Amino acid sequence: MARSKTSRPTDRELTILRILWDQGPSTVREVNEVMDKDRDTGYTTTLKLMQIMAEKGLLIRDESRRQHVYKSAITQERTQKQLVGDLLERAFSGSTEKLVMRALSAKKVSAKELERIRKMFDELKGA
Amino acid sequence: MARSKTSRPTDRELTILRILWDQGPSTVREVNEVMDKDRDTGYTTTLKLMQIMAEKGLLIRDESRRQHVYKSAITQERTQKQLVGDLLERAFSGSTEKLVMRALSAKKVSAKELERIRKMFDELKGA
DNA sequence: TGACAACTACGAAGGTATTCGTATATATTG
DNA sequence: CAATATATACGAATACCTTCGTAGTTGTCA
Repeated sequence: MARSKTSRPTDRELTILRILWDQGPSTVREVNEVMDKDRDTGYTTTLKLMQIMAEKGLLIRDESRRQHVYKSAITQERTQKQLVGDLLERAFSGSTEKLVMRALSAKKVSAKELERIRKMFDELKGA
Repeated sequence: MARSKTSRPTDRELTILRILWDQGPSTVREVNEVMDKDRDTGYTTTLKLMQIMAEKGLLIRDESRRQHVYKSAITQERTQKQLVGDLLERAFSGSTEKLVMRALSAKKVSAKELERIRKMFDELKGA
């Protein structure tokens, strides 16, 4: 009955997780409305996705109301860590340095953000 | 005839690309031997994957020898940039800062590597 | 209460990824 | 030359992702 959980959340799954992290526990309709902004998504499509995610253990479902309320079963932090760790191994052979370098080249980073990242490193040095 | 290229290379595709970046142009057998170390992979499986990748334009095939020689059609740099940029948007809402933070927490980074990353930032500051 | 709206459950279609078996062609070698 | 090893080509099975239509249930309200 329970589906095997995949290593990483899929694209659509991640989209739904992000919405739930942002909004907190939500109904299918609430999630679907946000999904629809980016890409036309039928209501039952979102419903099915969320049902499957609940089966996989990615979401927790509260059935006490008629409108089931879903929330993420995994933290954003943990998921981000997993995804970036996974990419680190798959594409960068574990070199954090390379990954950071590519991240900086992938998107122009504001001086302000750069400064914040530098500060992060300073704090790490202290630890 | 030509397959549509997917946005990101798949897992197995990335595995093959990494081998080709490492070893340079290689035959199916040469690639398969490396694949087999990590995970048992039938020869024809690797062959089929590489044929499809050539169709997609991910690989370039030299048929002048009986043993076709394949090489990557895309640079490692470009692919890494694409993958990390993609993850940046999908999972971090574009926040490079968060991504770097998670990368550092995903894997213990040696003091030496940390220092190299810091140096990279210093150079960026100068630019 | 009867009609309608909103919700869940479920099957299935269509696409892609991955794997492997088999057929066929080409070299190698005893 | 015949047998064997080694290639490529190709079809097909399997699995997963994503989407949607339909059925059935439950609530709402005139």
